[in-house]
This record gives sequence, structure tokens and C-alpha cells, in this order.
Amino acid sequence: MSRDPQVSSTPSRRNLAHEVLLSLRSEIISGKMKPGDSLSEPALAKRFEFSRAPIREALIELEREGLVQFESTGRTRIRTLDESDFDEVMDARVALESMGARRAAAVWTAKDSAWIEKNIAAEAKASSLSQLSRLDIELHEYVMTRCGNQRLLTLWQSIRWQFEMCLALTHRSQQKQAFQPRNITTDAHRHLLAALASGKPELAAQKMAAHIEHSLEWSPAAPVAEKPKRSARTKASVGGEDVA
Amino acid sequence: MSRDPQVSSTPSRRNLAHEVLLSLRSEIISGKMKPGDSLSEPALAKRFEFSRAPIREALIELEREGLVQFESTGRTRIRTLDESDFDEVMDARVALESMGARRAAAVWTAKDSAWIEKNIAAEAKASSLSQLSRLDIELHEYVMTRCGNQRLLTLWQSIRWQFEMCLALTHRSQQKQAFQPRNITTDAHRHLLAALASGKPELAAQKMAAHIEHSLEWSPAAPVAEKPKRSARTKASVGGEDVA
DNA sequence: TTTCGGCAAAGTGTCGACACATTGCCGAAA
DNA sequence: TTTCGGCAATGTGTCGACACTTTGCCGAAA
Repeated sequence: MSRDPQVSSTPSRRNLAHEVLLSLRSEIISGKMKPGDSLSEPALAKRFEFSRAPIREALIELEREGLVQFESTGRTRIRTLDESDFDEVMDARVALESMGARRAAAVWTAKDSAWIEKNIAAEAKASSLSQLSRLDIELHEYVMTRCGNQRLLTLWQSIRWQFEMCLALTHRSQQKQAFQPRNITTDAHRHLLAALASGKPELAAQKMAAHIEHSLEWSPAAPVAEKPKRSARTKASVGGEDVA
Repeated sequence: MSRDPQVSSTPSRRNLAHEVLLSLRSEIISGKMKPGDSLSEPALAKRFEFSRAPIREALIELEREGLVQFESTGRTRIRTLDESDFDEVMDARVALESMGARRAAAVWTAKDSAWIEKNIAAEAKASSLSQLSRLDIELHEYVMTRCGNQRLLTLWQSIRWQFEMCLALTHRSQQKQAFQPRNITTDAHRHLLAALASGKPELAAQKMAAHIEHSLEWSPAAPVAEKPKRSARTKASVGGEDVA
């Protein structure tokens, strides 16, 4: 909700590199530039009408975000992602966000609940899949923001763009996704909110993990790869009963 | 064990910036450069006899690793860490490593067990606290390496240096730590190994979380701050019983 | 026609220089 | 002596240039 989520990331240095970063990131996620496309510093410098220095900085940051890959030959390409990459990102999300929910639940306030409820209401009125996805991500980011751990938030933000890229690739590959996801998502978020507001950190952590893993099931197709069914590895990965 | 852990991180680009990164990181963690110290690009360029470009790249990476801070004024300083920073890092470790252990346990082999046992044996013979710490970190890194998720490993590596810095600051502040930690650590690692080798991912995850949180207790003093006792927040943070 | 060698094109790594902002010192005025 | 203004010093952001490497095309030889 509120404002452009890209603005929410506080740039430690406000320079041309940051501007280039936002542009390229946006173009990669939107699909304007495709996985495998080559990115050369001189070409980008010419396009942006900057020197190579800010371009180079932006590319290094994009590489850290996992959107771009430096090959051993020295070439720089937009990263290609397959289903296993998607699984990895989701696993990392479960790790970070379940801890985030655990901590957030411990300091949850009515104001936080109100924010989430407003977001859920907006989801119910979402008119497109991409809009719904954006609201979903912003809700998850909100929880991470509220967990009170700056490092957890920073780590989450560093894989956020890979997640968005996976999502966008999936959406584009299976053109028309029905609107079933909307109800599923809003329901899940309502349950999640209940857990966060319950004052039970462990419950919130488990619900968050379950919610993220469940969301894999209505994004079944891999971004690029072809394996039809998701690996069993992601099932029952949190709160399972093998402990006893 | 084996080789210098810094070599294990694969530099995506082999350049002078990487060389500067390793030098500065080492000096920061070793305490040769202290928190609050100012780092200027021209001064470092003169010292390393490189131009500012590689220096600048290294500083940006150090900032991403949390060892260095860009102030709003434009100055660059070695980051100061207090107890809450330590708590944050440990929480992030719990999040990442419990997931890492969960995944690693699913694919654990006898060879992995042998590696850990060799490490534990080395711990038992460690002759200094810093050596013990190094073995401890290498064991944890090994598990993250074996979890099969490159992103989880990358995220872990990106906070690893902050953890090492916290640890080093703690060690220096409380000069003589008795050797009780060695036994505690080796015992904990033995139990952890049992969980990893048990084929029960959830058990491994819980044991890892408990192990990391428990390790907070024999590193009681804050790196810089003065609060004598750790916050209650870190207790029972994983696998608690508030779910019911 | 195929293969090999070399040459041009393109790209990265690195450097030194300049412009601008900020800092801190020093002297002048009160 | 204290305070204020300005100037030098320091530092970052940005730029264009050069060296070296790799790529890929093209023509010559088999």
C-alpha cells in the first residue's frame, strides 16, 4: 500500500548508481529485459548518458541481489532462474519470515493489525494479478519491518527482488491465472494476522512458514524449467513431527 | 579445518577490490582497526598503492557486510556494534542456520558426519579461544554448505563477518575466558551431529536453533555495551509451546 | 568447402583528474 | 577573550582514457 516499495529501501548513498539500479531492476522484473540478456557497461553508460562508474556500481549491486550474473568469461548477463532457484528463494523466505513473524508477534500492536487489515481490504478489491502480488509482497515486507531486527529485514530485502522476478516469470509463462488466488491469499493473510495479533510468537512463526509454503501450491509452474510437479522437499518443512 | 575460510568465498570477479576487501575485513575483525575509525578512499588508495576505484568497491562490499557504515555526512567509518546488534545477528543466524540444518539433515551422509567428527576432534585439542571460535564457525559454515541452498549459504555468509566481529570484540573485552567453553561447545556439536545424522530434519533444525541460542549464554558480555544480562527475548524463541 | 590464423571490435579493470560539498582551522572584528 | 566569516584541506561523485583480455569475424591456405 502507501508508496512505491522501491522508495522504501533507504539508499546509503544517493547517487547516479542508485538511479541506474532502480531503472535496471525495474526493467528486469517487468520483463522488459529478459534472462540471458547481456549487459555491458559501455552500452548502459551510453544509454543512461552517465559514465561507466555509476553503471558498474549498479551492476555489482544487482549481482548481489541475484538479478544479474557475472560469468567467468567476464560477461554480465541477466540471471536465468529455474524451478530449483524458486525453491531456494522460497526456502530462504520461510527461514527469514518465520523468524520475522516470531519477533513481530512479540511486539504487535493494534496499529499493526489495522495496517494489515487495510492491506487485506485492498487485496479483496485488487483488479489484477500483478496488483495482488504487489499487495502480498508489501504485507510480507511490513511484517519484516515490524520484527525489529534490521539485519533480518536487510537480508529479506536482498532476496526480495529474486522472488519478484520468479513471480513475474511465472505469471508471464502461464498467461491467464484465474482469480482463485485472491481469495486464497486474503484468507491466508487473515489467518496470519490472527496469529500475529495473538501474542503467540511460535504460532505466528508456524503460520508464516505454512503460509509461504502453501503459496507455492498456487504458483505451481516453474518460471523457466519444465518439471510439472514441485519437489516433495518443500512439504512439511517447518513444524514437522520427526522430532520425537 | 582444511583451508583458510576466506578463500572459500568465491569472488565473482578477481580484481584488486577483492584483495583490498580481504585485507580490510581481516584488519577490522582482528581489531587492528577499531570501531569508529574513519576510512577515506584517498588514504586507503595511498596505503594500498591502488587507485580509488578498487578501494571504493571494497568499501561498498564491507558496508553490505555490515562491517562499515556510510554516514549521512558522507564519512565512512568502521561500524560500532552494541549488544542489540549482537542479538540481531544471532537471531538472523538462528533463522538461517535452523533452516540450513533442516535441509542438510535431509541429505546428510556418512562423509558429512566424518567431517564434523574431525572438526570436533580438532576442537577438543584447540589451544586458544580464537582457534576454538574459528573451528566453531567452520563447522557451522560446513552445515550451511551442505544444506544445498546456495541462497541460504550466501545470506549466511553476508552476516558471518558481523558475527565474527561481535565475537572478537567480546573476546577482547573480557580478556581471559576460561576453557569451559571448549567442553560446552564440543558437547553441543556432538549432539548437533547426532541430530543431523538422524535423518530427522525437524530435530536438526530445533537442535541447531537451541545450540546457537545456548551459545549466547557463554558469551554473556556485550561487545561494546554495558548491560550485564541478555534480554529475555532470546529465550525459548524456537520451538516454544505457545502454539496450543 | 573447411580449417586455421590473425585482426578488428567490444568489454573489463584500473587509473588520474576535476567539480562540488563538507570540515576544520585561522584570523579578524567586536 | 570570544565569535564570526572565509579559506584551505579533505573527501566523495563522476568522468574520460588507457591497457589488457576475450570475442568473433574474415580472409587465406589446404
